Amino acid sequence: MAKENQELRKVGLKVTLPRIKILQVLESAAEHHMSVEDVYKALLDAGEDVGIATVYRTLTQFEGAGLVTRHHFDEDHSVFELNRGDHHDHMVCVESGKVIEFYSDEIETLQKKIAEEHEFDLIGHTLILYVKPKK
Amino acid sequence: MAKENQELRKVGLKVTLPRIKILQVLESAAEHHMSVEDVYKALLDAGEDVGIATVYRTLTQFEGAGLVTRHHFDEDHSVFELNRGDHHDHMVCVESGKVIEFYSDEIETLQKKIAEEHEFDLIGHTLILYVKPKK
DNA sequence: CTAATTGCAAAAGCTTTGCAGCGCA
DNA sequence: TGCGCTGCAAAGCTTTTGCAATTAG
Repeated sequence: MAKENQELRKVGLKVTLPRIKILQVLESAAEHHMSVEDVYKALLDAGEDVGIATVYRTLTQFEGAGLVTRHHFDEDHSVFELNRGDHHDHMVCVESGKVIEFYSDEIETLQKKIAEEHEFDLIGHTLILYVKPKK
Repeated sequence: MAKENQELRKVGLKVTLPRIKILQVLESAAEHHMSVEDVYKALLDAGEDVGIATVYRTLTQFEGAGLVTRHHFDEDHSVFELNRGDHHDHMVCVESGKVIEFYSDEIETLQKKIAEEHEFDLIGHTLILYVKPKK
């Protein structure tokens, strides 16, 4: 599978086994959002012998390279999500912990408008809806 | 000043000197958003002799009691803001670190609508706009 | 008086870093 | 071959916790 190699080369990172493996974990994960622990355990489960320090370093590098995005759904752990080229925000169910992705053009537009009204350019944003199932 | 005493009693917390002092710091601070360190230093500067553990415990209790709200503008430190009864979101200038509060009825409404469309009730949300000054 | 609260210091995470050895280009 | 990368273990940070002394009601 040369796909990972290309992705790494494209962002100027050396193609190494740990990096390829971490990319593969993120690409094939059932859950798009994984913590460092999640990734680390997935690697161990797959029989890979990487240190958790490498997972930390690698995910941080991937973030810097724009390969992944870091989220903070709860105040502790970061979770990482592979960038698939589409922007979206998140809805987190407070009961099940399930994460749902959504996108609202209207909200995006309003955010930009609000920033402009204050004489600012919008660089980025964090929007998380905390929800629970309707009864 | 009995105002703090009442606020504490109202939420069922014993009225103690550290709690009163911490409330006063939050009420009189120039900046609405303070980290544990900020509060701790303000207390020391005021000549108060409290342990930082107490500041952590107290702010967490205040949060549980609804007296303050905890925010995570950057991924490290929490910052706390005294609840003054109005809901608002935040805009953070990535250059100066300045925090601006804003409120958009339209965004609030859209959020609720989006949650509903997914068969959820909206419990809360986090919205932070990262901005920089227009050139 | 009794239970809650506090301060100190130790413990507990999670994350980062130093360094020697290993691996990619 | 040379520089970057990795693993390990140690160090760092922020936050939490145990406990004896103190304080509020």
